[in-house]
Amino acid sequence: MDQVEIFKALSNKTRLQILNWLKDPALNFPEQPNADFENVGVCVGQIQIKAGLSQSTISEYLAILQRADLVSATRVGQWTYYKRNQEGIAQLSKIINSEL
Amino acid sequence: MDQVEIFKALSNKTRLQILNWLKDPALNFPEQPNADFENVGVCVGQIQIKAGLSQSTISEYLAILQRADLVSATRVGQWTYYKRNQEGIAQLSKIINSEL
DNA sequence: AATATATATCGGCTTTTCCCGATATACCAA
DNA sequence: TTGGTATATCGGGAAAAGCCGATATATATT
Repeated sequence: MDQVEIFKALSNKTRLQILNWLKDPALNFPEQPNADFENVGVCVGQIQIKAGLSQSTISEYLAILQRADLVSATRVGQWTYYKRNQEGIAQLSKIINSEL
Repeated sequence: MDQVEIFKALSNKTRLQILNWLKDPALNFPEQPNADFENVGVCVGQIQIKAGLSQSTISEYLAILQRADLVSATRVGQWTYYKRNQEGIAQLSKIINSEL
């Protein structure tokens, strides 16, 4: 993954908020139905409501974060659950400390 | 400084390269006249030649990096020397590790 | 099969970024 | 003061990002 693409993914207030919200799903998404936060994450609809942007925009933003390896997705039935990709985030940390 | 602005500053290949080049000025800018790398950094002209973009573009890019606290500038005569702002970069590291 | 719900993708309008050449400003030297 | 060099700023055209509504796709239910 290109470093530039990772930083672009982080160059947006809403996307930074999403990453932050996903640090504590139980706190930030109390309305989640069938909550299985730890295993799969939070579904798109809940994130969309919280962010207050359109469904298509949030879907796109999550795809951008996923392409940057900052979140991962799991499809369960008609829902897609997103959670933080701690490996990808740790790798970013490494990039900052060594390559930047 | 807004986190988003820091990441925007890093969302460009040339700006990332400049930050990298400034890690070892003696290596990357052997042509620098009156080299006083450790104290003041590298002048705009040298960076411009190395980057291969226009003078105005590089001046603008350095201003963007400076606004993000990633480099600092020192004016000496008709030259402006830029070097890495290690404090700002360290603070970014902290942001990634704690707030992201 | 028909309908309903969740998400992804598409087309498009608006704003921002990229990068340039031209010009302005700052400093130096004669 | 005049001219030369280094950098900053301005104006703008092209490309990308932000964000939307409409539509397509996938899955579930009846």
